[in-house]
Amino acid sequence: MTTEVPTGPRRSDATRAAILEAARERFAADGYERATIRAIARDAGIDPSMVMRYYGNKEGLFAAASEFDLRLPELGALPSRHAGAVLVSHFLDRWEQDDVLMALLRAAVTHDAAAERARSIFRDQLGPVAVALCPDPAEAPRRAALIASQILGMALARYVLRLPPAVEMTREEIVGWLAPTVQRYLTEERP
Amino acid sequence: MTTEVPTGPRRSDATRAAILEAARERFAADGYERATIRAIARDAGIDPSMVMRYYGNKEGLFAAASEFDLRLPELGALPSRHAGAVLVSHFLDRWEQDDVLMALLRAAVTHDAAAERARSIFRDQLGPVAVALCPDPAEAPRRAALIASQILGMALARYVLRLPPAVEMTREEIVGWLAPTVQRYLTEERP
DNA sequence: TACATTTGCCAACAAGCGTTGACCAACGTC
DNA sequence: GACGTTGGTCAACGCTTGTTGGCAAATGTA
Repeated sequence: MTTEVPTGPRRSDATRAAILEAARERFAADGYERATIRAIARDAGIDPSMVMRYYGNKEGLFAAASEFDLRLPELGALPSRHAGAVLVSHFLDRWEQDDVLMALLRAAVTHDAAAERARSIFRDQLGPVAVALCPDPAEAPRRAALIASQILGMALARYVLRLPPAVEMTREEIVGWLAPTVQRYLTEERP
Repeated sequence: MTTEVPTGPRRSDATRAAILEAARERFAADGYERATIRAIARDAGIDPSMVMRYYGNKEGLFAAASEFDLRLPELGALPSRHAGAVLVSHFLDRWEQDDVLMALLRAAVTHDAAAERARSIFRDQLGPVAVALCPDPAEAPRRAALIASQILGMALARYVLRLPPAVEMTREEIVGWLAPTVQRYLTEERP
């Protein structure tokens, strides 16, 4: 719970933003430990000590850089039989247009705070979608975890491990294969 | 290609094995960069310099510690409609009984050599299974990658990120949900 | 103009890292 | 029993890391 003091725009806002952007790129490319404060500062064109002044320490910098909104679409509007395809397609978009998911995944594998952040994102943002669409709300967390497993797995294979066949597939092919899976995890009765 | 000089058992074999075991545990628990040679040596009860003597450097130690055989069962024997369930069940076994898959995953996310090792394991060991069972052999690599995405994703969710619903599911529930997915990726005609 | 705050750089710290080479003890072989 | 080989420890190296505190310039305020 951060106490929100209504502070106006500061002269240093551009620097703060540059640091955050560099941090997101480095965390995404290198993971938590190999993304050094010195390298981030170099990318941002400032001194490493500025990072400490504005974000306290490396942990605080990561916390600030890894805030994330999945921007999941409202699925109530369209027929629920298309939910799987919409979800898969949307996740591919988010993965390719924003570094934060990659930073989160790369860091979460070796860094506890990042893993906790990932857990809370899936719980708080994907969870409600499952509650709204799956047959038994009590089962929603399980459904959400199954969906997360397939989507995270494809992201891992395609963007991190770069398994050649996963890289070579088109977006449409991926949606074609994964959408029925996600659809089933979301809406089908228990197996 | 290692030239296989037929060398007999050495007095140091126990030490070498202790180093490898400690290395596997540390790489599995901490990933590549946080698993330090000093910590591995401490776990093995020897001096860090021994690690260097026996494995050259950290890279060589990881290469030795991450050799892995998926031990995929012969699937030709049983009806191919059960292949999905057998595969999922077998992967869960391998994941829970051997540290190496965890070490490989944790390291591959931030370390190129580990990612290459992971790619080659899936290509050389899972690939042939797909060739044998999927309708069009030319499509086998893609099928194998899809299967890898679902299985890696569940491993990531359950064993690495520890999403609570994924941790709480029983083995049987996971097989029940994932087997149809893997089965479809393996044998179903193109969507 | 005088002063306080903010923004930034610089130099250094202590700790930890992978890695090296000298050295000693135990062993196997003649 | 002498001796080369092997298994092991110890102390140190050069380097990088996160982090700190001091100082200078720019900016805002009276």
